[in-house]
Amino acid sequence: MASTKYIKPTESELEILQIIWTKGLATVREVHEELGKTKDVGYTTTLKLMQIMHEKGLVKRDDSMRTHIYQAAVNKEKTQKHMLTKMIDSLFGGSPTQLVIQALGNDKQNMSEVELAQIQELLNSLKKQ
Amino acid sequence: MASTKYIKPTESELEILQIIWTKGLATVREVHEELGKTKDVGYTTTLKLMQIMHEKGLVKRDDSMRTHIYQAAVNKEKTQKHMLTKMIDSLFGGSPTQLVIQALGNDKQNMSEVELAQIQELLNSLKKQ
DNA sequence: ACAGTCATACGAAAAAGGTCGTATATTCGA
DNA sequence: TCGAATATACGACCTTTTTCGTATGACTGT
Repeated sequence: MASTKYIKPTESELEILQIIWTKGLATVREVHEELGKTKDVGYTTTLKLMQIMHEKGLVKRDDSMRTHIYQAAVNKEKTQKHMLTKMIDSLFGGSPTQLVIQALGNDKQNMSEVELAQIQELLNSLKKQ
Repeated sequence: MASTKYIKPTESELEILQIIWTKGLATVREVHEELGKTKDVGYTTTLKLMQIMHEKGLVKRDDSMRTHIYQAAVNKEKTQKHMLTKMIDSLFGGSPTQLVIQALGNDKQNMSEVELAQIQELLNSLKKQ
């Protein structure tokens, strides 16, 4: 049973993962620059965070060059699912439906036709079973 | 503008809130017993946590008797909404739709007719706008 | 009445997360 | 070639969160 224990990313790590997931490959500087758009921390802070993420196995890196190149080592969808499950358990009494209802109700203004159709489609496929 | 600043409950506080929301009223011992079903901490730990939550204003209490009686001071739905929004931002690129899709896709097995209908209804009301 | 049980209060410390300063090495450009 | 810029490594520190030991007072049953 070589089960790799699931590692829960922290808040900050999640922010960084987001960026890396989008970029695919990224250097510390790139991540830090992107991060800088929303928060304001020193470069070495970002560096340290990414080093820790590497130790934890959240990211992989190519350190064959001076400037290391990072990429995600954890799957985006899997991570989303994990966090979602945890939240459903801890906040919605284990009912995904309740969460969905809250999330939908949350966003009356912004949800587009396309998105609604997307959800409808998924809903249909669930009903058929 | 007597705006009460929103206080973000910590993980542990959320577990406790969840219990209190369910029970309505609860003593430390009751909460601790309930908590004991899933985790294993000392009684005074639970007590301290609840005292801190009281200081923060997350819970109210009646301390007119030796055994204090606690109840939630924050609204369940509001808290859910807050946490959800945060998660959508930090993990789903700001798209509630993506979260909903993940959440729905998560649970093919357990979702009942009733729940599906519930979601459908909500979806309809969103479409009409 | 009094030993045992059960309650809160409180302080301290461990654990976790985040921040940054400084050291050191490499690269780049004038 | 040499100083500025840029990269990583690493240690220290601060804050927040979580944990628990101990003190103290009240209640309970015999």
